[in-house]
Amino acid sequence: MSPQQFDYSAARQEQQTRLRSAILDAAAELLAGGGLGGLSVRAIAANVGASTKVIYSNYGGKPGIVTALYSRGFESLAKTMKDAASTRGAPRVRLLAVARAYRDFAVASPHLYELMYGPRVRELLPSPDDRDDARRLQTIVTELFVEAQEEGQFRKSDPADLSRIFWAALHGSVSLELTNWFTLNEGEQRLDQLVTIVLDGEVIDPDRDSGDTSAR
Amino acid sequence: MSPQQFDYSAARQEQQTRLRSAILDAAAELLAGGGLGGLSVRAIAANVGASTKVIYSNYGGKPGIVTALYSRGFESLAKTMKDAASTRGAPRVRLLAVARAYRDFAVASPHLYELMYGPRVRELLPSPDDRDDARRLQTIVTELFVEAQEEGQFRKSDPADLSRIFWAALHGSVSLELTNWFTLNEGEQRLDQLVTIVLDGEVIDPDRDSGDTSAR
DNA sequence: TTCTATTGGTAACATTGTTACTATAGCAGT
DNA sequence: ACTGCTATAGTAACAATGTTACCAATAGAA
Repeated sequence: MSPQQFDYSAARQEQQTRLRSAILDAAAELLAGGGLGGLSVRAIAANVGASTKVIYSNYGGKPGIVTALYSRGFESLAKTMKDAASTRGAPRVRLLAVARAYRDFAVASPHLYELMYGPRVRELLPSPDDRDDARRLQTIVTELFVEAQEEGQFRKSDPADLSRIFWAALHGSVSLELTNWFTLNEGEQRLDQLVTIVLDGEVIDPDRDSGDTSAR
Repeated sequence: MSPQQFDYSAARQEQQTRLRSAILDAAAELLAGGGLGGLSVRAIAANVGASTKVIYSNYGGKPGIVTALYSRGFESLAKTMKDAASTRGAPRVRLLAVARAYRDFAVASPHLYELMYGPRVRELLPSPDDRDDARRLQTIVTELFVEAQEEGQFRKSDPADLSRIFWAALHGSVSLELTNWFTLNEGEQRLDQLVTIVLDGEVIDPDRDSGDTSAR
């Protein structure tokens, strides 16, 4: 065959995907810099040197952009958490590492974290698949609890329950930190304290009435 | 003196305060109905039957409105929490009551809660006094922990630390509930579980390194 | 080659917060 | 009691934003 027939079609598509990528990068940068308020369709278009129309052709306007950033955010967070979860060490050490990775992500990308877990953003319309991706993060933590149980810890509690309690505590500390109710120092400290408490505490049976039966 | 000389000046002022009150009520209703997105200066003005100018004369525009709602929200939440804290019963029972009151407030007024504790709202510029009011809520919980300690519980931990850990757990569960990561049922269950865990768990010394020294 | 359809650019529209301009009404001072 | 000042309400306009209608152009298909 000829040394190489230049494929205009492929080049065209390549150009397209490059444009799409540039748009999303610009959007991510604007989000990181000024939050959702700074993320305007016109600003994205200006930053990639095109008209606003390309945002609509390629992403369906602002909702599409926001949703794409949302998905991208969960991919990134999932990667970080998986890395932390696969370190060597006892399950409880790895759980703490996951918690810290989660917090580091939030602190490094507060606006993105806000978009992912903050109060409903009007422009955000994630597909069921996106939502599932987000929920799948939970399994990382759940599996660590399963491992911990296999080593004899947390015998009486459902790992899925534990991982969701773990997440709630994590999110509470992190989001108070991001909204400046906690300083960075306090946020770090509270996170460690909460993780320790959740890992060491017994969880009440959800079916039993939640009175003070375990009074000391 | 004459039976009553009608005081036009006072009547005028009365009218003013009534207008201010009506504006804030309309704003609160719009916020409750459609969140910050539905809270537009024009909509408020229309709902009180005046022009947009009155919003600026009386409150300094949208930031003023939002900040006023913020203050009002903390007043309301403080009242609710104090009521719950002053019920009869052991400290730990009252702490649970406070937690549930906090959650009830958030569930009943999700948009207001979001404005108070959610990610930084651009229009929100609380004065230091407002911010102090908000922080003072913490003392309600802290004092309950002090009482609990006087009865011999939680001996080794600083009540201020405990109350902030308590709050972080609370906020985490509630905000995941408000963003639909937890259903109402799960939110209620997680709240109780977290409160129980925090009340029963020992808190690590913040000065000590947070390794797994308390492994079981 | 001609037709179709998809994409990009321009400009316009609606909605939002905000402010300049005007008018009016109440209060103070002589 | 009259005059001047201040404060407020109403109108309309401005700037920024998301979005869409319209048009031109270009790629791929028949």
